[in-house]
Amino acid sequence: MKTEGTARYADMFAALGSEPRLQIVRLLLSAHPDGMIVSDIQAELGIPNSTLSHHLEKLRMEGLVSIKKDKQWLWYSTNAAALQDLLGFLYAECCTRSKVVKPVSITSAKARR
Amino acid sequence: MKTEGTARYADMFAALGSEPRLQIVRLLLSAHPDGMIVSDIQAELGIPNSTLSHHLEKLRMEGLVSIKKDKQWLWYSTNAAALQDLLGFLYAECCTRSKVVKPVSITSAKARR
DNA sequence: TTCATATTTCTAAAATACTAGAAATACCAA
DNA sequence: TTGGTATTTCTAGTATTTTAGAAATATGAA
Repeated sequence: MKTEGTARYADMFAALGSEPRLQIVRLLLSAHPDGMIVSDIQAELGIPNSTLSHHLEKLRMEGLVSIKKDKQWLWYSTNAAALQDLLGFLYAECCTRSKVVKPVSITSAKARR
Repeated sequence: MKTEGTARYADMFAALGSEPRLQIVRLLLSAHPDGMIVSDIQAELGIPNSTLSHHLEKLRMEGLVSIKKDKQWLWYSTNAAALQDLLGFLYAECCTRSKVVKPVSITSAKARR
């Protein structure tokens, strides 16, 4: 078992491990690839600006989102490479390295409840 | 976007979001489906028993692992249904509901670094 | 230049999580 | 029943996280 990297993946999971941050990521996935500006995220989720800013910083620190500046706005968007990395890790752990989860149960899943 | 369930998935991610717990899960995936007894996990990871017990309880609370008792031993094993649920959620978010990550990049990934 | 908007940073309080030694409990073997 | 092993629970200290009001900064518009 490749053990190096575990700490980094744990940190990425931790970044997704709070409801506000997971909501942010889901929202940004919906808005991909343009992303969203902070005030629109705030309007959507109703999180105070300072709190939201901290959550966005944490997601950025783990590489899950990235920023592009345009005029006075910051556009946050999900980082596809990081999500692919994390999803690939979890998939490999569950479906490849171990056979705990059947691949087809993931890829052919009906619309989620 | 289905928004109910976000809190639960966030909690599951949080459970994987500390290095010791992610190590535990990886170890138990290796040992699937038998699982491992606590003292063997402890021997493998070098975590004090009380600390390890708390981590295991957290994983159990989120449904990621389950217990089977045999004589004086507790066998912990990963809960396939929960992992399938979580992996399916992440896959659906990234590959189905959004098209941020290409499915083939996950399912056909070469051995991970 | 002045004003308004966007966002972060400062500050700090409250809550939660992590860690682990020591004690308690459970169970089996002899 | 005695002793040993397995595991949890008790207790508690420390660290981290979450939250958010207020102030600061940045930028563009008028």
